[in-house]
Amino acid sequence: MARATQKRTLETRARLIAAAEAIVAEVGFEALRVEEVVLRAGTAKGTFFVHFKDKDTLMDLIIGPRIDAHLDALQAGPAPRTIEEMTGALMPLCDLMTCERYVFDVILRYSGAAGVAEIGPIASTFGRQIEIFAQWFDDAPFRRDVTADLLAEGVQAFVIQAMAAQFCALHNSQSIRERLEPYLRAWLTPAAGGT
Amino acid sequence: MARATQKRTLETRARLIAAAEAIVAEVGFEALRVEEVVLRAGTAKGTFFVHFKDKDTLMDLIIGPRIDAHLDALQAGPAPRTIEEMTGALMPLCDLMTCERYVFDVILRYSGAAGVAEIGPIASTFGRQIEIFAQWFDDAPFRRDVTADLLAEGVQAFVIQAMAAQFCALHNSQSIRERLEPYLRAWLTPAAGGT
DNA sequence: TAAAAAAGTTGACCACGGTCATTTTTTTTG
DNA sequence: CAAAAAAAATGACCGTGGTCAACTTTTTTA
Repeated sequence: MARATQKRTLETRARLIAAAEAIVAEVGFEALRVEEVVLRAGTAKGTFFVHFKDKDTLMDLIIGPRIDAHLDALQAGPAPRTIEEMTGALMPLCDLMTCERYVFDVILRYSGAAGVAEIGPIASTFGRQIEIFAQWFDDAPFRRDVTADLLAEGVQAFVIQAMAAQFCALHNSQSIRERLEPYLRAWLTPAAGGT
Repeated sequence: MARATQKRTLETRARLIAAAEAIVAEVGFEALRVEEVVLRAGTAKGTFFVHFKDKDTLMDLIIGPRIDAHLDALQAGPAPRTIEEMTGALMPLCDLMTCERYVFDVILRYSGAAGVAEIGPIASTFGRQIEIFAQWFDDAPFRRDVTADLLAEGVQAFVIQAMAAQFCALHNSQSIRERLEPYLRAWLTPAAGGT
């Protein structure tokens, strides 16, 4: 049977994460350097990669909980009953995810787990998002011709689309919220149509 | 006034691109190394970066036209009249965009132009996509309560969502097409609802 | 408690994208 | 045509993420 993790290990890991958090607070995610992290944590460079598969994995670990905090807030609050309420509720999450171009890229890259055994913090938050959105739709004044899960996945797709447009000089004259609202209105309260 | 580009320059650039295309054909996009490109092209490493801002820019240049080729085909064909026809028409494009994880990442990163003056090949294709989709909807048996442009942007969002799921071990038991169809059905032929 | 085994750490080293002062080639000027 | 100016190419060098064989510390075994 596997031996218990040593206290020393946990301490080293905690020092590395604390150093990384401090650096992020000071210079942002993109400017974080592994060298700087190990310097502050007082470890060798190799130690970093013993604890984290790569730099992005550490980012996953730092960004994931921040997203989760927003999801906690969403879950604690009431289900939005209008499109305006919904976009309003989603904006803090969008702002976090688009705080840096680099952060948005990491989130997209990590939003899907590479393997079932490797569901990282960010990938988990994407699963949670669907759950939370779907709960909103279980009993809401929106369309009911499709499953709540499908509606939820659509909301996620549109949120991503709206955020991505923010980084495009051709489209960023509109705010994320301005882009998201027509999407969600058309998705959640369609006037019917089609053959 | 600016002097004309030298023939030598165009030749060097052509050699670099040809070398890159050959490498991609042999080992794929992800395994391409700049060192290998310049070795085959018979130039110094620095020359590569005189011609391309960075490695990703070259990728943009190689991937963009391939997407365009598919868009040409879509534009040449008739507008799909059913969801099945639409997903069928879109699949070749999806297969190209997801041929490698790395390719999908590059496409996402370059899908939005960083500046109006820097609209690269891939970013252009995303604009074209919207135009082509919107044309489909100008006269189609789908919902008509929202603009064709909005419908087109939605299709794009759902295509990306379906492709992204393909790289997630949690979801990739379903094919892209199987995921895309319910999305598009719900988006393009809603049964009405909402308040 | 000593020896063996496992866990944890280390830092020199590598891979690879990207830079830039210098050199070579081409074009323009007079 | 030679001299000057501009354009293009060069390759040694750098930054940074990541590896790994050797070393140190902790835990287990007997």
